[in-house]
Order: sequence, then C-alpha cells, then structure tokens
Amino acid sequence: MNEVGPIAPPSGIRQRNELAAMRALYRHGRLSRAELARILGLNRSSSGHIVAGLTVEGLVREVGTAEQAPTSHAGRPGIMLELTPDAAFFLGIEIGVEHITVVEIDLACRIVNNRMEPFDGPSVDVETAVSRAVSLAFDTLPPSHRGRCEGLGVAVPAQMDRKGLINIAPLLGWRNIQLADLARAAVPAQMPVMVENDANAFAIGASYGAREVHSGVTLYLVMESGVGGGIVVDGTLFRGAQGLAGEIGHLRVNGSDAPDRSLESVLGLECILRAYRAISTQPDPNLATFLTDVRDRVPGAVAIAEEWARALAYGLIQAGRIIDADRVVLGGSVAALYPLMAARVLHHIRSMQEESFPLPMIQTNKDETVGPAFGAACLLHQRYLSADAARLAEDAP
Amino acid sequence: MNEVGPIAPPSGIRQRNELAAMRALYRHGRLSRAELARILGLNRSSSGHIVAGLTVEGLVREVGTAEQAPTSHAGRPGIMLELTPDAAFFLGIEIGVEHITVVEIDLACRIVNNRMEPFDGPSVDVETAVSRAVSLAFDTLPPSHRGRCEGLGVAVPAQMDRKGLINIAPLLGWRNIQLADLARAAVPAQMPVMVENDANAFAIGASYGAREVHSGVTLYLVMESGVGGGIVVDGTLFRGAQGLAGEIGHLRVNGSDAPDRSLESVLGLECILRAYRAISTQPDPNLATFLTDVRDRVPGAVAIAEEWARALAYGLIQAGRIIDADRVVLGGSVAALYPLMAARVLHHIRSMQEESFPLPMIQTNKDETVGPAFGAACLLHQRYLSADAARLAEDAP
DNA sequence: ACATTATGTTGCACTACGCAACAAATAAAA
DNA sequence: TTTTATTTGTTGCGTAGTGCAACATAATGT
Repeated sequence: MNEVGPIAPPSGIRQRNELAAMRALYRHGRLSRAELARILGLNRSSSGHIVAGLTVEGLVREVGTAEQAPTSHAGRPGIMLELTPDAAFFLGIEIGVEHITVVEIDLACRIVNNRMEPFDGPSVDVETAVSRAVSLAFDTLPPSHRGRCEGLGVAVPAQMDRKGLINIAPLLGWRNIQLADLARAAVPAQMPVMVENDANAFAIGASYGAREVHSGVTLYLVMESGVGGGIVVDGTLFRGAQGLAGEIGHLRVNGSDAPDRSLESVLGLECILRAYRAISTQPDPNLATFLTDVRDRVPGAVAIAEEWARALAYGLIQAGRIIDADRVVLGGSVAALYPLMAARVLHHIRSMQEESFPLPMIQTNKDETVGPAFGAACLLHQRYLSADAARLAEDAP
Repeated sequence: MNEVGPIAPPSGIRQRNELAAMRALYRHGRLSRAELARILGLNRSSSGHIVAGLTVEGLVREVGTAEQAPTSHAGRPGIMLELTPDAAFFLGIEIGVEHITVVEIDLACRIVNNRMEPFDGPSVDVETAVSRAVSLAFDTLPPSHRGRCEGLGVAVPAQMDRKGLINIAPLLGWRNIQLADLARAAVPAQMPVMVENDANAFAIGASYGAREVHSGVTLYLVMESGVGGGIVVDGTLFRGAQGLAGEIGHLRVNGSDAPDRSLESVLGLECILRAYRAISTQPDPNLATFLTDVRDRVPGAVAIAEEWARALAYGLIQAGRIIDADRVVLGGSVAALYPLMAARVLHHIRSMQEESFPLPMIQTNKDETVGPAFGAACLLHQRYLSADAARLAEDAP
C-alpha cells in the first residue's frame, strides 16, 4: 500500500536518484549525462552532479567516446557512461540435490566466475551443506574481489517465506530451518544474504539478467527431472506467500490414465525417458536421441511427445486462467522439445480454450548460462540497485 | 524494475510526503502529528509543516481532542488529525448483466450514496450503456459534491488491458472497445477515469476498502451465478495481463462426469439451484431454503453441497499451486454455504494435497456493502492517494 | 507543587534540484 | 571554408524541503 513511502533527508533524495541512475545505466548499458537526465526526468545539471558523485565512488566510469557513432545527432556528442563492472561483485549459490553450483557476477551482471561440484543433498545435514556451499563460493571469489562482494544469494529447492525461513524442502529433507540466518552466519564478511526458491531464482535470472523488462506477466518454466516455475511481473519476481508461485509442476492433473497425478510427473524428464526407453530401439536411449527420433517422426517417440504437448498445454491453460500471463518462457533441458512440438501445443491450447482468450507468447530460453545460481546472484544485484537496500543501510547505524 | 523512480523537484518531495501522510491517515484513521512523523520516518517539524499544508488545502482537519483517552501517555496529548471526509468524492459504477449499480464514497472511503437500477445488458449497445451508467452516477452525486468529485471507476465483466481497452466482454457482447475513453467522453467534468474487471474491483473493494493491508497474497472469490476471482498482493491489485488474474471460475475441471467443464459451472449458483430444484421437496426452492436444508442435513442437499465443497477444494488447490495464496476470501451469495461446509472443504484440500503444503486461511466476506461498484470507487481513491496520480498531474500542464 | 514526559512550533543550517547562461564540439548549410 | 544550428557538459544562483535544537505547552506521577 505505501508504494513509495516518504522521503526523509535531502541526502536521501540524492541516494535514490543515484540508484535510479545506476538502474538506468544497467538497463541501457551506456548513456550520456544528457540521455540519463531525460530518462530520469531530471535536469542536465542534476544529472551531472549525480554522475560526478557516482564517479568518485567508483561505481560509474566514462567510456571512450570512440564507439558512439550510431547516434547520428547533430550536436556535441555526449561522453558515454557505464557502470564500472568491477566496482561490486555478487555471489549466487544453488544447493541442488546432486550439485552445488556457484556463480560470481559483477556490477554489469556478467558472469566472471562459476563452478560446480557434485553433492549428495539428501545425505547431508543443513549446517554442513550450507557451510560447504558458502566456502565453495568464497573460494571461487578471487581475493581481490573479497572486499567488494556486496551480497550472497542462495537458491534451494524449498518453500520459504520472505525472511528466508524454510518451511519444508522435500528433496533435501529439510524442515523448519532459518536458512538465511544460517547462511549469514557462515559468510566471512558482513553482507546482505538472500534465500530463494530455485525456480524463482531461475525466473529472475532469465528475466533480470537478460536486462529485459517485459512489462506484463511472464511465466518461467524449468523442465528437468522435476518441473518448476516462477512468475515475473513487470520485471519483479512474484514470490507468492511461500515462494511457490508459478509451481505449475504440482498442478493436479486427472489425465486419461491415473487420476490425480501431478503435472510434473507427466512433463518431467524422468517420465519422458521412462516411456521412451520402453519403446526405443536405440542402443542408449537418452534425451538427445529422443529429440532426433521426434524430429524424424519415429512413431513411438512422437506419441510420447504428443502426450507431453497435451500436458504442457493443459498446464499453461490452467496457469493462464489464474495468473493471466502474456508470455511463457520455457527453460531446462526438456525445453528443447518445445520447438519440435510448438504447433501441437498451440493446437491443444486452442482446442481446450473455451473462447477467444488471448494466447500467451511462448518462447524457449536461449541463454544457457542462466540458472538458479545466476538468478540468486541477480537477486542481490537487483537489491543492491534498489531503494530497499538503502533503507536497510540507514537502519544499521 | 524502476520501482521508485527519480525524484525531480523539491516541491515534488513535499507532494509525495503529503500523499504518504494522507495514506497513513487513511489507514490509521486518526493520528497526531508526532505519530504521523514516526510512521513516516520524518521529523516532527516536517510533519507539522506537511499537516499545515494539507490543512489549508482542506484535506485534513483537526478533530476534538475529546476522544484520545485510550492513549495512556504521560505527556502532552497530541491533537488528533483525520482526513476531511467531504474533501473529495469518488464514483464507482458496476455495469452488470442485469443491473447497473452506482456507489459514491468520500475521502474516508465511506459510502455516502448508492443506487441500483435494473438493466438488460446484452440488449444494449456499449455507447448507450455507458452513457446511461454515467448519467445515473452523476445524478446520484449531490450537486454540492460535483466540484469535488475526483474520479470515476467502472467495473465490467470483461477482460481488458491496463489502459481500459476491452478485448472481449462475453456476457455483454462487447468486443474491442476502448471503454475508458468512452467513459471519459461521457463524464461531464474532467477527472480520472478507470475501468476494471468486476471481480478485480470486488477484490480491491474488499481489501482496500476494509483498510486491511494483509501483506501476503489473498485470493478473493465472488460466487454468484458466475464465479469470478481477483488477487491482491500486499494491498495492491494483481491484474495479470488482461485483468483476468484469479479467474478461477474458468479453470478446467475434468470431474467425475463430463470432461472439461469449467469450474464455474460446478461452483456457481445456477448449478447448485438446478440440482437442488431437481431433488427438493420445498414449495419454492431457492438459495435460502437450500442453505437451511444443508444445515438440517437433508441428504439430497448435503450431497449437492458435498460436490460443491469438492469442486471448491479442487479450485483452491489449483490456484494455490500457481499463485501460492496464504488467504482466501469468499464473497457473493454462495459464500454463505462455506461456513456450513468448511470442514468438508478443508478435508478435501488435505486429501488432495500431496504433502504438507501450508493451507491458506479461508474466510468469508462479512461486509455486504462491498461489491464491484464500491471497489471501482476504491480504485480511484487509491489512485488519488498514490504517487502515480501526481505524476499524471505533472504531465498535464 | 514539582519533576517528568511527550507534543507542537519556531528559527537556522544543510543540501538537492531547477534555471539560465556559457563554453565546447559536432553536423548541416551557405 | 566559413557560418549557423544543435546538442552536450559545466557553473553560479535561487528556491524549497528537511533535520536539528530550543522552547512553550499540557498532560501524568510523586
């Protein structure tokens, strides 16, 4: 309700405007002071002051005017500005069932380091899992970046509230755990720590990390062995009460055969491969051979894919009725099946829909680097550039 | 993404702080200057200046210090402030299939006038429907309020984008209509006009109008002949791309009998009454007699109610998987059935849920005055007290 | 009656922004 | 080539809003 909130000290105004300037620079990449002023709705002189402040802080730098040719203006060319990439770094961790993944991004939101390590999630208790993950992350962080690490994000397959209290993490066997506090305690330095559901982290990574601010509702699906989902509204993650918003995989589907299965059990990699192994003549049936078989119209594979397309259509329709998304982005390895089956999925959607409900735009995620760990890091990047972070900074002293 | 945005002129700060003060006064009802300062995070002196400004504008007034006894402070008692109720008025219209309803609220968000008129929606074209509705609204508005009417909201059973462009309104037979512009043209004076889906309007009315700012996700259901739904997140309406978010009534349900029916056709008043009339021995079977029959455990009625409870549980589970609500509020006449069937609904939810997903809190809406028309008016009240309105005011001159 | 506590008000300092003017640098026109 | 037009970045000044500290005010508790 208090969307904006009051603005206390004049210095707070400057801080907010500096953050707004940095957000604009993040989104647009490179801007001159004048362009920045226009985007922010400020006077050129104010823009200049703000940039001056950010420059002495080392957060923004001028970039050689060499490459501003495309702007065919008819006046003095502006000095392009950009975020100084190595002014701040953010760590993202994914604690999965089989792996721990670490990603380090810089202020430009580019990946500068990443690492993956096998991990047997269910057999490890929380404390050691967190300490292993955090120490792996800070081992990956180069010593020269230590002092400029401005946040740590942890993505976990769990439901949790906004304060990082995990209610339950079925795949890891965790229950009622204050993961955020646990992680904070394991971190060597003082820095913001956030915890997020892995599917949500993926969603924010695919959205925020790609610098795209689709104003509307986007449903991100991650289809691996399980099926997760996240919702992004106008560039902001919509968590839901327990971080489970968009978890389309747990939708109930009373399909043709057994009643009351979860959608995940039909859409997931496991289900596809099980059915495919039963009918395949390939020596080593796997997802890749399945995809080629579908492409080659091998009847058994096509039938499996058809079932998959029907289930996906069903899930998208149900989700569409409730969150009214105008865009769907498919990720995960199984997403590669979609381009082959797009026509069938759309056909099923149309035949199941009652009336002229608008179809969401359906895309597949191209950038393979995005994942929950990257998204978790993005969450802290976003927070660093948001006014809430400033609020907390005020509370501290 | 640009959640806050830059703050341009110093005078803009004052405006924002004045709005924040008014929001606080709306939420808390009565506050002293010092309390206001604490809530807003401002200095007492600033609070005093802001209040002074609002007082000369007539938006805020001091209320006799008679009634501040409960605050057992040990110092000088504060002078209580409140929004001047008749400083501004807002009109809300619901264009339904059978009625046109008009509600007028004041700055305190209290209903000061309302009116209802029969209407045969499908037989009337849009232009005349809008002009009839708008003139009914401005007839209801007392002449002395004319100059202080600060907004008009229109609730319609339709899907529309954020700018008031209706894609389709099946029940009224409208298609591709710029309803917001149409309404703006019909309004005698210049004022903000908003259009919203009726279920969404109901939801914001039940949430915002009740001054409750449940921080979390609430799903509002309106169960009449049709079933609509709206989602409110942290006190703000979540529309979705086409204003259809929360439209649980259109969920597909392949129930025990016919496959692929919409949930609405099972949960709605029509379905209940049709089934009830077929088995009832009452002379005039209607919803009231049905409810008493259910209370008296008349087997046929209980069976119908049981089916209803199952369908409701199914819908809530499906919706819960996608928006992850922590609260559900049931409205509309059929909601009266819920208290009788609460245990069964919860039972079904538990039996259909796979694991320990947290159950949302389920309530029935008590305040009978809230409805789409009231909610539409609330939408403009909210807008009047929001920073966006100020933005637009800046754009105008 | 006195101390204590909290409120509302006032004068002063600080700071951020807008405005206008100016120098700089480029493109288009003469 | 020179001139004009256009856009950019900078600087000095005025405006305005907030914070701070001090003070008068009005209650409670001893």
